[in-house]
Amino acid sequence: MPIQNTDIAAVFNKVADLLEIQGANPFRVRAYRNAARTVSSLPRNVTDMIDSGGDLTELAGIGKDLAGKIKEIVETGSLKQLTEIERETPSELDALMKIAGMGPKRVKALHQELGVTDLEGLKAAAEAGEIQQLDGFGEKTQQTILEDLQKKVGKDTRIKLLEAEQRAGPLVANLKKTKGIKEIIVAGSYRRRKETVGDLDVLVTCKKGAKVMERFVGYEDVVKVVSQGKTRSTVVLRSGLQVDLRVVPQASYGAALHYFTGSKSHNIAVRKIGVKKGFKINEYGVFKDGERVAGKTEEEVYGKVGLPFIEPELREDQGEVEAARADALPELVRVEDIRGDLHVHTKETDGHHSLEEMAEAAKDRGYIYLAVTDHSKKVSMARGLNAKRLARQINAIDRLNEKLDGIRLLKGIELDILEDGSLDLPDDILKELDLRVCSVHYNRNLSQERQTERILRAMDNPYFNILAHPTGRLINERDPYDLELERVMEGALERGCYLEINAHPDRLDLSDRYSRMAKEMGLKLAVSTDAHSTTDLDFMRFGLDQARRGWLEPDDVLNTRDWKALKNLLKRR
DNA sequence: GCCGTTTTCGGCCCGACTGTTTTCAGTCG
Repeated sequence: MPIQNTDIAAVFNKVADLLEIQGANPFRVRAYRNAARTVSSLPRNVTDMIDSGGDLTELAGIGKDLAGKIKEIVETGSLKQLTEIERETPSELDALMKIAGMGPKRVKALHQELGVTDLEGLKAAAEAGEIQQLDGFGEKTQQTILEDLQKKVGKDTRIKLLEAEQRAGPLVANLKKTKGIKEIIVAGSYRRRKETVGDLDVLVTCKKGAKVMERFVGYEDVVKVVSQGKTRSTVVLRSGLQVDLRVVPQASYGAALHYFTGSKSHNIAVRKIGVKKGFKINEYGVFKDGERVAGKTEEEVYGKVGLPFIEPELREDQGEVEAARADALPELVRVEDIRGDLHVHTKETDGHHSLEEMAEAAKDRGYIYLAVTDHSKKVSMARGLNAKRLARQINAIDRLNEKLDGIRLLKGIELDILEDGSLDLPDDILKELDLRVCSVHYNRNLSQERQTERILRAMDNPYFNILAHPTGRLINERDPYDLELERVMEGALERGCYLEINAHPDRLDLSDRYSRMAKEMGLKLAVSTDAHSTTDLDFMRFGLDQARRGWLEPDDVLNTRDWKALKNLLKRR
């Protein structure tokens, strides 16, 4: 398999960690970290970019030197510089940096004073009580190290957005009971709607912070108070989720919200512009010559540095600041723009509700159409439909549509793409349908070439409309299958097919960056829930979160249109 | 190591909390 972007990022992050432990110039260290971030968030494989003669120095934070190093990694699979660094600083020391309270200075001390080279050595030294003897270390630090080592074993630290909502809800409701609270909001990657959340950043405005803090650390789910102060406290919940609470005065609300929403690199980009204009921006406001000149709202903060408001979903330092300066920010699609759902199941296969129940639920959500796309026969686990049963469902939908008012059921199917790229129902029944979504369920581990060809071949079928959950990944559970998505997208564009953003919070497939890649290629996407019950229809907003993170506007999303316009778009070229 | 409508050299975001200290370094976000 060719070198992947994450491989390159891993090498750069390792170089950064080890250089930092060696005490190298911190800005040089940051350059490697920035480069790792840039590379890992690229939608295209760097290997392909090099093959097609692309200039890597055009990427943010990649200069001549790092471009050369990327090339070296792609061509040789490794980096000489890293090997040299590892001669002086053991390779596994970077793992120590992930332990709570451990930074480069302490790792260096542990290595030099105690000869610790890896996590096992760290554990042994802690258990032997050697760590607390060192200058700058104490009993408490040694204890923290042991506890964290215990916890870290095989733990996935980022949780899915839906779980984050479920944990945040009751916590926020509880804090709200405190007297004197004005604003309370969960900021951080939660507010930016990232597909997974590492911790919760709760922001509160309040005259007296002490009462809120008291309630916060006393919350029934708290198992550990990591730190507690007047303006900031950190706790760990029973679930292992870390929560930070920050209290600021009302006049600083906008500045604090901006600050704690991040991302870090977005904030840095905005602050840099501020510095050029003579402002200092921190969580308390925008300051000029020590005087606060803005900070009550986020709009004010952006306004001071000459920028329009930037939606939280865009704040990743992926071009949004430049777009804001050029007054070229996208008008992001909103959940209210959605006119219908294009991928749902009924109890005819593995769903839980009838055609009528699904139709009514869709109508309740303000939709004007709902595509019924039950499984096809290959998916036997779900009692997939054969041609005969599908014909019966088509009849049932026709009859029901005569009765329904204000909502139209579209006749559809979720076809299985077989290993050879054929679809698992014959064309003469497919032609009776309004639309067909197609997906891979089996033979997930083909080579990239074969998997890509398989899907392109399926798209050659004139009844192929939308590729559902295009990469097949399940967040934190199952990796995507090996696929050259850019070719698939090009193939879809050529043939008049589309891809889906599957809104199910376990999938979110396409992801944000692939959605953005589609947008940049001019490929429209469907945002669909894959609902198996009436309540699943509410997953739509998670799909919209990712669509917005991918810079999508209403026109970029198929199902923002009425049925007539949608039908037109579905016509194959 | 990157980068440039003040700069190709000299900058590079900034404050809170903890633990180990006796005024602060290190870590974190």
